[in-house]
Order: sequence, then C-alpha cells, then structure tokens
Amino acid sequence: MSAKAEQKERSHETILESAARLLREKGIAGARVAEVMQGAGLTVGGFYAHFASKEALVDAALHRTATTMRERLFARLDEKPADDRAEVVIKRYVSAAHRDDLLHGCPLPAVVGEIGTTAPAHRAVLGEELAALVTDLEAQLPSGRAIPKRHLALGLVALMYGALSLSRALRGTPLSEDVLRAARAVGAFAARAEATT
Amino acid sequence: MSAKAEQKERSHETILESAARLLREKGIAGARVAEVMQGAGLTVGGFYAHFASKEALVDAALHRTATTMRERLFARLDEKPADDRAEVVIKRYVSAAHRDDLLHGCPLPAVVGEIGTTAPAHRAVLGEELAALVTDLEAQLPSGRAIPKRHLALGLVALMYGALSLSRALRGTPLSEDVLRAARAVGAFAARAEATT
DNA sequence: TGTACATCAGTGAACGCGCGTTCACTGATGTAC
DNA sequence: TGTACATCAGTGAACGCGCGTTCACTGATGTAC
Repeated sequence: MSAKAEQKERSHETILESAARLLREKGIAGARVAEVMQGAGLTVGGFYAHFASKEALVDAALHRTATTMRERLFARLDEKPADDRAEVVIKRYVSAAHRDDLLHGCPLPAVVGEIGTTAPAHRAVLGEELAALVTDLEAQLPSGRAIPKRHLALGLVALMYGALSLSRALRGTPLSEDVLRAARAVGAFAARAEATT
Repeated sequence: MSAKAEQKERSHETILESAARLLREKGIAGARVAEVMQGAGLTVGGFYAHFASKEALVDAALHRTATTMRERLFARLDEKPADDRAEVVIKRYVSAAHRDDLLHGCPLPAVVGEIGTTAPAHRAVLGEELAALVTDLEAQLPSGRAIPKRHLALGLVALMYGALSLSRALRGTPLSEDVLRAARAVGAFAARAEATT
C-alpha cells in the first residue's frame, strides 16, 4: 500500500478513537465533529473524506466502543471458577472504576437515551451490540430453572446498564455509590439463587 | 387574585405541561423553548416572564413528571395483597404500555444520559426524585434477609429504569419486548426469593 | 360613574453563537514516459 | 535518472440553519382621583 493510503488509514483510525472517547464522555449530540477532528490532530474540513456523515461516524464508534468494552468485560474469565464468572462480569461492569473510566468503558449510558428520543437512526447498531453482550453473558451463566438463561442474561444486562447509567448521572453524590452496591447485590443474588433454586 | 394574575398562573401551568410532555418525548436538548411555548399556545418571547431560564424549566418539569409518575405507579395498591405489591409496581413500570405512554410515563429514560454527560446541572433534581422513588418502593417490599430493604429497592429501581430505557431505545424491534419480559421475570424473582429465602 | 394613567402578559423580530456540511485550494506523494 | 503531470489527504473559510435569550412594543386589565 502507498504511503499516502497508509497515512489515510492511520488518520481514519485516529478519528475513530477520538470519536469513541468523546462519545462516551458527551453522548451523540455532545460529540461534535470539529472536536472529534481536533482530538485526532486534524481540522474539520477533512472529516468527510473519512466518513459519509456524522451519523456514519457515530455508528462506527458505537460498534468499536461496544466491542472493546465486551472484550474487557469477559477477559481472563477462565482464571475464575465457572460458578463465579457471571458474578465477576457483573462486578466488573457495576463498579466505581468502570463508572469513572470513560476512556475504555461502556458507551451505552451516554447514548441509549438519545437513541430513544432524538437519534433513532442508531437503533440498529444498539440492537446488534446489545444482542452480542447478552449472548456473551448468557454463556457465563449457570443453568437455572425458573428463568430461561437468555432471559436471565437480558434481565441482568438491563440491571447492569441501569445501575451504571444512574451511577454516572449521579456522580459525586452518595446515591452514585449506593446504586452500584445495590445492583451488585441484586445481580449476584439473581444469578446465584436462580442456579440453586 | 386579579384576572391578570390568574391568567398568568394558567399560562405557567400550561407551559409546564407542555414542557413535561416534550421532555419525555425528546429529552432535555430536544425540548426546545420555542416548541414548548408553541405547545402551550404561546410564543417564545413570553417564556422568560415565567421561568428564569430553560434550565429552571427543565428542573420544574422534571420534578413534575417524576411526581405524577410516582403517583400513578403506586396508586390503588391497597387493593392488592401486601405480598404482591412490589411485583405490581414492577409490572406497571416495566410494561409495553408504560414504554409507549410518553404523555404520563417516566421521564428518566429521556434525561438520565444527558444529565450524566452534557446536562450535569440537573443532577440534584434527579437525585431527589430517585430517592423519593426508592423510598416509595421500599415501603412496598416484604422484609428480606440477604439484602437490606433499601438496597433491594434501589437495585430494583436500577433494573426497572434500565429495562424501560433500553426498551424505549429499541422500540419496534423484537428485543424491545424481550427486555421487558426478562426484567419483569428477574425483578419479580428477586423481590420474592429475597422474602422467602 | 368617568377619565387619565400605570401595569404587565404576551408578541414578534432580532441578537450572538455553535452546529454539520461544503468547497476552492495547497502541497506532498505517486505515475508516465 | 529526470521531468512533467495527476492524484488526493488535509486546510481553512464559508454556508445555512436552529438554538436560547433579549427587547421594544401592544393592548387589555387594574388603579387613582
């Protein structure tokens, strides 16, 4: 590949990384094209040689951030006892560290509300990434009885997302820690009790 | 009171109602001042005689919508057996009807993300309304053992909010119904199992 | 009761600002001969 | 190997548009005498 093409590919990557960071920090509307380009060390004008529109950028950044988040969430699980794995995932996701880690953390809290209201165009990516997350979590669940595995996984995802989302919105207030602690307790309880009931 | 003052009070109320509706439909940024006033049958210019700023309006509308939502959620619970009440609340909140009822429903899905990212000014109201919701739910929970009542209530609120939020964002796709069903199952399970374990 | 003035809820147009997108241009890299 | 032209990643300024907020004005209501 020519040096020119390599350069462009590098820029594309840098733009995506910058977008991913801003998306998690400021949401869809808050991640402005000019700021994304500035974060990539470039100027606004060049953006449209890399992406067809802001919408396309957001879709790409959402896919990217959701993927890296999933990788981190399910990393090195083989080191843990099989029965603990779901709980480990829950604890990793529902934690103060994850709440504060906007650089590598989950993008959902910053975008789900907007997708439900003013940015329905991103509904499809959201669906795909969520389904992937549910599938990954399902694989770590012990077989239960009262609730089908996939339902339990989906319910746990709703709990995890809800807790992180509220915790981020309440950052700096006591409730922010409380909701994490509470959700960890309820999540672990549901995952375990289901397995042994 | 003079007819003039009465007129102004009526307008104030109408503006708040219009804002409450738009806030649930379109979020904070999406609820534009001009549209709020138009929805109240007035023009933009008059707005600042009623509210100091858009921020003040949003705070007021958030308090209003959260309050009416809570009233509806906990209405006529005395008709239900004490042991079922928490589950009834969960089912009312985590339902397709509530997902689609933007006129009277919960404002949280539309605003929590923005408060966490671009609108931290509303963090205080969010905290107050959430605390009120948790307190109300806690009062309907049977006494459990493994998890303190308030923690269980807070965890259930995270689950309920998370499920409604995702369900609204995924409206029109199969996952939208699935997440409601899954969260109802997990919520009812946690509330019940906790009481009897 | 009537008249002259004051008040004030609401209007409509303008303000400054920031956004996504477009476009003529630049200069380094790549290609043809 | 050297020269002339083509390509194209990135620049910087402009575009149209919509937002929150301001403000001079209007006309119906309220008040003083």
